[in-house]
Amino acid sequence: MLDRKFILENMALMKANIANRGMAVDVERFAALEQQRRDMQKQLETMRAEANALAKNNALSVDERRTRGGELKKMEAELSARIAPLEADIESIYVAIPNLIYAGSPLGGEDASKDIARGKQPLPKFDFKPADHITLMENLQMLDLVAGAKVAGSGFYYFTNMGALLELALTRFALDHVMKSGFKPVIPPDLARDSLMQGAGFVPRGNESNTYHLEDSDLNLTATSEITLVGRYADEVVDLTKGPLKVAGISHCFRSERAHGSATRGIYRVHQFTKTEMVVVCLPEQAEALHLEMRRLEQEIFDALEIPYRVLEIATGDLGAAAFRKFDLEAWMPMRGGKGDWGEITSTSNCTDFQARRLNIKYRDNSGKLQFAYTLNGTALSVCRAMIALVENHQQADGSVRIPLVLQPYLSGMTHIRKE
RNA sequence: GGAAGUGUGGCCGAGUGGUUGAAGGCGCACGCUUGGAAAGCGUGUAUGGGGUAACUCAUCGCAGGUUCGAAUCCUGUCACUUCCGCCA
Repeated sequence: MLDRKFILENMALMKANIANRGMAVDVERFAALEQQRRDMQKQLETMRAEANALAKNNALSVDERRTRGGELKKMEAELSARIAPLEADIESIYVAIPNLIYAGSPLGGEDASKDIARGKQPLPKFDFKPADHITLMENLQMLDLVAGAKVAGSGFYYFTNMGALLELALTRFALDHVMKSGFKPVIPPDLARDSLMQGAGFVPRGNESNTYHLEDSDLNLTATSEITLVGRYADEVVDLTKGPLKVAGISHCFRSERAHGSATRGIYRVHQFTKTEMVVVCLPEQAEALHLEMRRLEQEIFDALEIPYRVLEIATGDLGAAAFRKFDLEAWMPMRGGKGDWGEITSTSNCTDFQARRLNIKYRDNSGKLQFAYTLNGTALSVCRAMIALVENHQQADGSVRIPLVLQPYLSGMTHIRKE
C-alpha cells in the first residue's frame, strides 16, 4: 500500500494512476472519509488527554476522579463506536489503491505490453508434423492427466518416469543458476496465514479469489512462494548493510481458478505446480538494477534451455496492484492454440515499498531512521510451463525429446527422452 | 493430542493496578581521557499518528473485557519452552 499522507497530497496523480491501470477505486471518497476520521480522532484524543490527566491527578479524591472519568469514558466509547465503521470503510478503499507506475510502462491493457527483446534461440522449423505437449508426454509416459483427474480432479496431473525426473532437473538447474548470482536457496512452507496473503498484496480483483483456503483454519495454500518468502520478513527490521537479501525458494503453487478451452488443455493452467522463485529485499536505490538482474537471469535460464522466448514490458493495465514495473518472458510453444503461440513462462516485478509497507518490512538508513524496504520478485522457473516449451520445441521426428545440454548433468547425462 | 510455564524498546532483562513509555545491562552514537588504542568516565539512544511549535494520542505477542486509572487483573487467541503421548 501507499502512504496515506502521500495519497491525500497527490490526489490528481492517484486518479490518473488508477485510470491508467483500468481500475475503479474511489479515492475521492477515501479522502473525504479520511478527513472526517481525522477530525473525530482529534476530538477523541482531546478526551483521552483529559482522562489521562485526571487519572494521574493525585490532588483530586478518588470519588471526584471517578465521576468525571466515568463521563469521559462514556463519551469516548460513543465516539469510538462512530469511528470504527468509518475506519473500516476507509481501510477497504485504502487496500485497493494500487502502487504507482513506472513512467516507461506502456499505457493500455494487456495488448499494449511491449515486445522489447528476444531470446537467442530461433523459432523451431519442423520437417515433420509436430505434436503437442500432451501427446508427446503421454507417449513418453511422462504425464498422466487421467489419473490426476481421477485422484484430485481436473487440473491435476501426475508426472511419471522422465516427467518426474525432468521436474527435479529443471527446478534444480534454475536454482543452481540463480545461486551463482547470490540467491540463497530456501524451501518455504506451502501454506500461509490469511493475514500474510493479504499482506503480500494478493488482493483479488473483485471478489474472485485465486487461492485455496483450508476450512476451519486461517491457512491457505500459497499461490506462489513470493508470499512466504517475502512474508518471512514481515514486522521485521532487516539488515541491508551487508547488501540486499536475495533468496530463491522452491515451492508448490496452488491456484483454484481455471479457465477452460483449447488454450488451457494439458498442463498449461493447472491447480498445482512447482516453481523456483526469486525474491529480493533491498534499498530503494538498488531496486532497478536488481529488477534488471532478475530479468537477465530469467533470460539466461531459457537461453540455456534453448527455448525461444520474447520479453515483454508489461502495460499499465496489466500490472498487479503491487507492481510498479513488470517484465514477462513468453516462450514460444509450437502447438499452443493449434498453430503455435507465445505463452507466459516468467514474470518479474518491482514492488517498490508498496508490499513492504503492508507487511511492515523496514531497514535502518544511514541516519538511523527506519524506512520501508523495497521488494522484488521474479520467476526463475515454473515447471509446467517450462516443460511444455521444452518438449514442444525439442521434439524429434521419432517422437523423442532432445534434452538441452545444460540439463543433461541433472539427468545422468541422457541426451534424449525416448519411449522405453 | 494432554499438562505446566513464558511472551516487555536492536538484544538481554526488571516490573507493587496510580507521573512506568517503561529500572538495569549489552549494543550503538557523540564527547572527555590518551602519543595512539583498549579500559574508564559523561551524555544520548523505541515506534507510529496529529500539530509550525509547546505539546499530545496510541503501542509491553495479538484481540476483547474489568477499572476513574492496566505492562500488571479476567477471557480468548497465536507463538515459544519443558514434560507426557503419538509419529516419518
